[in-house]
Amino acid sequence: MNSKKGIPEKTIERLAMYRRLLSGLKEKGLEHLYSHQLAEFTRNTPAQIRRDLMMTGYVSNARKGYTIGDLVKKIDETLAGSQRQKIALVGIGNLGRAILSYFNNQHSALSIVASFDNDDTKVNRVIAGCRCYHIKDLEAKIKEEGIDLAIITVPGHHAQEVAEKLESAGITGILNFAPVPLKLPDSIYSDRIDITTAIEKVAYFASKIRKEL
Amino acid sequence: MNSKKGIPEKTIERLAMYRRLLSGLKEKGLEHLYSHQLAEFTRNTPAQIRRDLMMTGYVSNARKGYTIGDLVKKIDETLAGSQRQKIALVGIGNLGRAILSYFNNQHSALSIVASFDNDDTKVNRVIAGCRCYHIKDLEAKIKEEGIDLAIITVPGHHAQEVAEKLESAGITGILNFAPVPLKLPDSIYSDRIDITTAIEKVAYFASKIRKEL
DNA sequence: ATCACACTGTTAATTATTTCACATAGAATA
DNA sequence: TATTCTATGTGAAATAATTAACAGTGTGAT
Repeated sequence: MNSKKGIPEKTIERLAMYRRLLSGLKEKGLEHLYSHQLAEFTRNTPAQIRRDLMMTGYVSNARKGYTIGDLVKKIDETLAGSQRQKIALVGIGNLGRAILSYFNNQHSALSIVASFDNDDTKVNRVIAGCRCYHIKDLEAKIKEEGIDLAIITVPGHHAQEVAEKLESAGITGILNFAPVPLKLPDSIYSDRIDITTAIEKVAYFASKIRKEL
Repeated sequence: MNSKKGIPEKTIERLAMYRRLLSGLKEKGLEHLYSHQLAEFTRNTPAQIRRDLMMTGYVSNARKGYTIGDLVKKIDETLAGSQRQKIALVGIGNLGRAILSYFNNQHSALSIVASFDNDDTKVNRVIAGCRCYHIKDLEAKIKEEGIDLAIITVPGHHAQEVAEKLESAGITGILNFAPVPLKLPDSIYSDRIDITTAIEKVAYFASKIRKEL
């Protein structure tokens, strides 16, 4: 019904963010809001909000703004056809633990159902509500559970190797926190979050602002 | 000398990434490389590489490709005028610890010199080589140490409050991991990493790929 | 009922980013 | 020295993303 050709990546990111924010507002009892209010919350422009929401196909009733409940439902549909997807997390370091404990507390169509590490002291323990398996069992477990997505939080020098294991296990999407780009076929969607780079970028633009004053 | 008007954000991100990768290659004894080799490593196109490097003002000697050492130096100059900047990290949860222990092992012109939390059991302890102070001492400590940048890894409902404290302490750049956008004046550069949203985006595009097969 | 208003949905314009394409240059070869 | 060859640097073209502008619409006021 919606989306003739394809929704831009940036819009997808923002829709996910709107959804979380809107769910929060709904909890608080708010029922309607205007694009300029959502813009205020999310720190962007009303025009952007309207254009993004347009992609979901939701139609508001002009004078009262968006009905939050319906809008959230529409974003849900847009983002995933509301289908559940299972996630594996590989690498139980601080970062892995942080993601596990944070992410699985969010209600969501997505859940991290298994974690993997090569450290025997972690294997078979339940960490943040999620059992840890040895990485040698990765492929078997992923197929057994029907896991679709993976999060890589291993050190850089292991990331490519892990990615290839995930690939042959049939994973179709990877979020990679290791500081190296992965070589993967186009049949797998992969994105990377590079924390060091992000800090360096902030440093650059902050320093630029200081100089311009 | 370089950069007449301003280097695009995306280019800054990639330059930081090239630098790290190139430093690694130099350690391994490699001295020269071509744009297409760097493109292979970073999973993008030679044209993009050349255009990015062009912004640094570095001129290669055509036939032998880029001299890695010189190129790294040039990227250093471009990214920060090589100036040191101090960073504060606010929020010692799993994520905060992960960032501390990872980031400060990297050599860099940037270092996290202080951390803050409101949990008394953490205050005054040294975590990942970095002393933790109580958040009530935030402003004083930041001014005392001459800290420029901050990383926020507190829960969402505290993020805005922390950001405002940082603002009045004179911070000019913030990297925010909390799942809420911050309201800050334009005199502060702030960027956000939203892990939940990133996972949802991967889920969306992975599911899209699966459907298209 | 009609009017006026404030907000939407969407097209058009603008700006940012990526890719193309090619003239140029410098090393290697003869 | 002249020639060839491959990779660069960069303008120009293409694509992607954001912002502006405005006609249309439904609600509340009169």
